[in-house]
Amino acid sequence: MKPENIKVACSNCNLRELCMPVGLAPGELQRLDDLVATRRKIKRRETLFRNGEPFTSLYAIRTGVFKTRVTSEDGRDQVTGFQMAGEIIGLDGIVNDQHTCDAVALEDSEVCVMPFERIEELSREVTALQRHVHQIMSREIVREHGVMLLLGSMRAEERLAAFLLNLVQRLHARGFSRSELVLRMTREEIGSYLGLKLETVSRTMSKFAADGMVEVEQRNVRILDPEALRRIVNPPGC
Amino acid sequence: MKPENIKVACSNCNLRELCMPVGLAPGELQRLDDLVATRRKIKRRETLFRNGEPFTSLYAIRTGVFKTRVTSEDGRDQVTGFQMAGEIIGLDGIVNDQHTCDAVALEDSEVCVMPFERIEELSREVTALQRHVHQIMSREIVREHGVMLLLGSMRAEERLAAFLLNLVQRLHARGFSRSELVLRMTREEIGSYLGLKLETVSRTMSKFAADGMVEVEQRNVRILDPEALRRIVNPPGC
DNA sequence: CGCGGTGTTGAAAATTGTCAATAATTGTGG
DNA sequence: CCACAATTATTGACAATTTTCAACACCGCG
Repeated sequence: MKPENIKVACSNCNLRELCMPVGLAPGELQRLDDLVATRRKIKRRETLFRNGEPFTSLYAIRTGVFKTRVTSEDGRDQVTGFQMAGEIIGLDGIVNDQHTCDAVALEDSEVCVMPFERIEELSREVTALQRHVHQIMSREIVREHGVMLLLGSMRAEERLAAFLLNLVQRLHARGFSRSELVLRMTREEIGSYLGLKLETVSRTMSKFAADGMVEVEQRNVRILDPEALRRIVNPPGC
Repeated sequence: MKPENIKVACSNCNLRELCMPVGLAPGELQRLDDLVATRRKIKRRETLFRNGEPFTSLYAIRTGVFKTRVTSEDGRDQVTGFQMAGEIIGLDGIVNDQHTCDAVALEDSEVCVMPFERIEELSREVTALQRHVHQIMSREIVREHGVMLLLGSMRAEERLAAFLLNLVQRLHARGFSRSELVLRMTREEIGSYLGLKLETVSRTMSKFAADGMVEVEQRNVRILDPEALRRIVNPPGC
């Protein structure tokens, strides 16, 4: 699998607002193009990087969806997130110069490879980029706080409702429907992310369907009553 | 409570290895002193910052212990971490220029206030500092992955065992005993962090004591059999 | 010395997990 | 293109874990 060597340009990427939403002077914008060394295509089920591999680059997702997962010493694993177009993965590798999780493509995907050395170099000169890198990392920390809240204090229904709402919101921000979504991950992967067994995910999904809140047909989900889902996440008495 | 205006120096701080372990040229080391604008003392139960407050600075803990917690819209809260000397808090505020969690002192504490603008400025010039800031943020992301694994896939005993081992390990790195520790947090706070009710924490602690793995006397804990605790975290069959 | 916050323990209830059977879907190779 | 195997999803019955509710003990502090 040799990575393909296609030169690309951030300056006219249509994901710019998602991936590098910095207010840049025209000259600076062109310098950003230097960040992306290559693009790389990852087939479904293949990994972009794996736990233990040396860290060299951050990756901006151009197309497709990934999951990231950590594995404990005794082999249990935990999905730590699902990432889609415009999102940045690989931040875990910075601290020890090697990755501490796996990034697996859930469908055929393509990423921009941004060598971290180059990012650091350029962000010393382009203040807006420096700020942006800090924001991306901080955003990830805040996102994970939210996951900890979900895992630590929510019940199965609340977790799944929050998950569906989050997913459809992010898809909508990318131009997809506000109410229909196609799950790119299995029930087991959803369960791993939410700290539930796949059977619990399946049952809870069925319950939502029985209550008329969603329509579920395998991986196709239609949100019929988003308000009801929101009420589940944030119970009424408050 | 006006913050006290004491000028301080990183260059001769005995926490340097914990808080700013960068290999710096002598000249650069002195410039680091400019990072710390002031120190600030926080009394037990008081907050260093709160959700919603404008973000201005990162804080390096000099003495004491903090907890950070997030609160959901409906008022549930989740402890996201316990931080001690040498650790950096406030990273959550970078992304939206305001804090998204509370930092509460669990005992009388003191922090170094490092205005983030100054950090960004200086890390444009001092490469080692830039790298270090990135590492601190990445380390926090990796730590949170571990918490997600704990919350998502471990049972009560495993969570508490992992918690105790982590705590005593960090204390030992700071020169305290390898086996004795004083919990600065309540059972409820431990429970919130571990996604358990306080009764479950108490019961599990009692069980560990009954099994001879620890000696518990209120907040004083002595680890009698660290290997047994490790076996609980990482079950044998692997 | 008593009070409020904290911690422990028991019994019952609720939630989620486990195991198992079956169905539906997808991928693969003939 | 079809058929078969493998994966994924659903559902039921039961078990395990954790929570809830309640009572009581302990501790530190005014």
